[in-house]
Parts: sequence; structure tokens; C-alpha cells
Amino acid sequence: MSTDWAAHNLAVQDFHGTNLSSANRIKHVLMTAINAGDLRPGLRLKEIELGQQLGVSRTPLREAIAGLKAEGILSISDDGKLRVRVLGYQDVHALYQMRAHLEGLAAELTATQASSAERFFISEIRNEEANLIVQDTEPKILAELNGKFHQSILLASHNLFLIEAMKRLGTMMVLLGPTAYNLAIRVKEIGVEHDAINNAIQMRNPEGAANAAKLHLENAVKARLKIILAQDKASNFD
Amino acid sequence: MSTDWAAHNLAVQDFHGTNLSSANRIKHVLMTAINAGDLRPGLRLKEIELGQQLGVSRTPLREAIAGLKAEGILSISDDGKLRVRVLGYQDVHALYQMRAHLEGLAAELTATQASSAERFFISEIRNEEANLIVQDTEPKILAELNGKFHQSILLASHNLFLIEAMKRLGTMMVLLGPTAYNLAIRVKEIGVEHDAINNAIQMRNPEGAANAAKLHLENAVKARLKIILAQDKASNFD
DNA sequence: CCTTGATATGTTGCATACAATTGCATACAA
DNA sequence: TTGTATGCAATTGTATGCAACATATCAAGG
Repeated sequence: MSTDWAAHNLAVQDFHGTNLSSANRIKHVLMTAINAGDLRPGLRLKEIELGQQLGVSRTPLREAIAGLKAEGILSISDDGKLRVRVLGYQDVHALYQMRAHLEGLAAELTATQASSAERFFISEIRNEEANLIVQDTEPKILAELNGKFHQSILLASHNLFLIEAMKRLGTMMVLLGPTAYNLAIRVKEIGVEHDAINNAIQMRNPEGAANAAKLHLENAVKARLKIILAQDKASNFD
Repeated sequence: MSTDWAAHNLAVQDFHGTNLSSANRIKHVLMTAINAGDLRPGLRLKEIELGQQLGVSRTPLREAIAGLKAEGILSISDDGKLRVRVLGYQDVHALYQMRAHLEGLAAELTATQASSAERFFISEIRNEEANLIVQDTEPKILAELNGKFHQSILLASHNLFLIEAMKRLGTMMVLLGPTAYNLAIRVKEIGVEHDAINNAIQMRNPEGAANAAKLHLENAVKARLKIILAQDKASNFD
């Protein structure tokens, strides 16, 4: 079994450029490893082994683990062992349902409470995205812009707890496996859906914004479930 | 400065009756202490001092701290020191806004997805509450039943992430100070509001349930803000 | 009197060492 | 063969010690 993932280690810094503590760095590395599929849900984690791979002692490692447990990324399984949390099909559904509602709430709040500067910024991003789509830009760039779009709406909601909750759901997403954005096939629809959200926000129409955002996420979950079911089917033949 | 709060220590057990680890026990004790007002928001926490008061070494203590930081109960303040998180007025507003929306979502989901057994259980609790209210039962009992009512609706929503999110918001509430339920003055209104929620759920009317739940929480926040503003005013004369 | 710097003190981050627990395998008895 | 006991190994839980860093205190010089 490869332990290359531990190399995600290199120089993780916070956004001020200062080096974070081992515990925070470890958290980051573990999250990245889970996200990349190197540490799969259900995998048992042993402290000593992990510590060796990461090059740290158990003390900061345990701190990192405590944090990830509190965030629901790691959990103690039925047999009392520490594992990467496993999400079942029901959970996937619930996760997206929750995301859809919170995105809706974010759009709703932003429609009513965003400053004009924030509204402008959001529409700027949307415009940039529209331009890139007609130019057949590579999915990776679009995915990034997609993230920016959602993030800017979220921040403009001015609700700290909404922001925190969405962040948590975002981290949960890593448990669903590699984010193989086959966003590619949905690029056109995404453009239309984003447009609807942005328009409602610009018109300060909270209901419209909420509905458009929910619709957008519901479409996303359909695409996602399709992928997951395909994976499940494949795994039956392992 | 009294350190009596550390006595919350005694025999904290999980719901199976097994003793939890120091780290978990400490988390519990700290939460209780914050909730009781013994550790106020903004208070600086020093590891050694805390460890002595709690009778544990710094290692499990740091684990507990890491968990509470991840949950947003403790945070590193601008000056780089560990403190009990401080919520400002804006945050209080955002917190209740979020709670109102999620309660609404819970009621909505429960109205559509709860089993008949769950619906029955919810109305049972509501009936019991109604009986106790007309009997002028003491607030403490009513508060407990109030919690049960909300909890049963939440669980019947069958959405794990909604449940987790509400739990987190609940823990945040402890940062707002002692939960001096002056619920007493709202007992009658609460009864009416709960009735509306329950009725909508029984009729499987999601919109009605969502609206009734939101209304209920909005009234709660009004009552709460009144208390907070009164406290603020009082503290000006300290 | 204010500023600067050196020393002392307190606090945190990390690692190591030890203790306690759990799981597993082997052996023995029913 | 199945059940039960016992000892060993692996793993986790907790304590302690040290080093690095930050902070405060005080003295000497401007």
C-alpha cells in the first residue's frame, strides 16, 4: 500500500503565509488525502502508523484526530475503532437535500441583504463564467469559477452560521469520493441555472433566488447520484 | 475566582453507562461550565491552569480543546490566545435566523416523511404539554418537554445532517449565556405555536409546518433579544 | 522622562515514556 | 468439536519533560 499521500505535507500555510501548527497541518493533509481518495471511507486509522507516515508524534496527531472527529470526518465505528466516516446512500441524499436548502437560504438572504457592491461582484463572476463557457474552457477552470460563484453568494448572505454550516457540508462532500466533476456534461445547464440565480439576486427577489438555487442543487444531486450508482454497480464486479 | 465549576466533573457517562475518556469528559465539563456561566465568552483559557482545575494532564485536555475549537466553541483570539468564543449581536441574530430556517426545514421534512408512528409520538408529546400547561406546571418541566417536542420533530425529519447542524447550533446557544428560560411569560403563546406546528405535521402539510415552525422561532428570538438587550443595559452599570 | 534592550517568567507545541485496555491466539477442558 | 481460560501483542490513553516562543519586568542609556 502506497503512502505517497503523506507528501501532501509540503509547506501547508495559512492565508497569512505563516506556518500552521503540526495539528492543523495534519488535519489539512488528512482532508486532502481523503479528498484525493487515498484514504477511503471505512479505512481504519492507527495512530502509530499514521504518525510515522506523517512524520509527527502521536500528540499533535491525536489533536488533529480530535478535531476531525468533532467535525464528523472521522468516527469511531461500531467495533470501537477509528475510521474514516462512511456515508451511505441515505446520507448522500440527506447531504444534498441539506445543501439545496442552505444554498436556497443563502440566495434568499443575499437577494435581500447583499450590498450593491456584493451584487455587482456576483454578476461579474457570472459574466466571466458565461464568457468562458462559450469559449469551451477546460472543466477545471470552470469548476473553480463555479466555486467562486457559490462562495460569493454565500458570503453576501452575511450569516456566519450559514457560512460555517455550508463549509461543514462541503467537507462532508469529500467523503463521497473523488469529485470527478463530470460537470462537463452539465456545463450548459449550469450556465442557465446560475443565470437564473444571479438574475433573481440582482432583482432582489428572495423567493426567486431561493427557488433557483434549490433547483440548481437538485439538478446537481441528480447528476451526482447517477455517478454514484454507476460506481456502485461497477463495484459489484470487483 | 471560584473554581467550583470543575466539580461538574463527577461521573459523566455516555448513554450506555460506560465511562468516557478524559478528553470527552473534559469537553462535557467545559461545555457545562460555559453553559452555567462559569466560563464566560472572551475568557482566556490556559492549559496548565485548566488542567490543574480539572485534575488531568495537558494531553487529554489539549484533545478536548482541539475538539471544541473544531466545533467553534473555543477559538484563538486576535492576540493569538485561546478563549471562549465571543458572539456579537450580529451573530446572535444570525444564529437565530439559521435556527428558524432549520426548524422550518425539519418541520417541513417531518410533515412529508415522518412515519405514522413518529407523527403519533409527536402529537402525544404535544398533548402532554397541553395538559401540563393548563395545570400551571413549573417551567423546568415544561422546558424539558419543549426540548422533547423539537427533538422528536427533528429526528423524524430523517436527515442526519440537519440533525447534526441543529445540534451544533444548540451548542452555540450556550455562548449566549445562561438559558434563563423566562419561557414562563411565553408559556401560553408557545402552546399555541406548538399546536400549529403539530397540526400541520399531522395534516402532512409541509408548507404549513415550515411556516409555523419559523414563526415559532421568530417569536423565540424576539423574547431572547429582549433579555439580551436588558442584560447589555445592565452591564453598562457594572 | 522616555526609550531600548536584556533577563526572567510564563505559555504553548511536540515528543517520548509509561500505563491500561483490548484483541487475538494458543492451549486445555468439557 | 465447542467452549473457556490465559498469556502475549498491538493499540490507545495519559503523564511528564523539554524546547521554542512570547511576554513582562527592570535597568541603563539617550
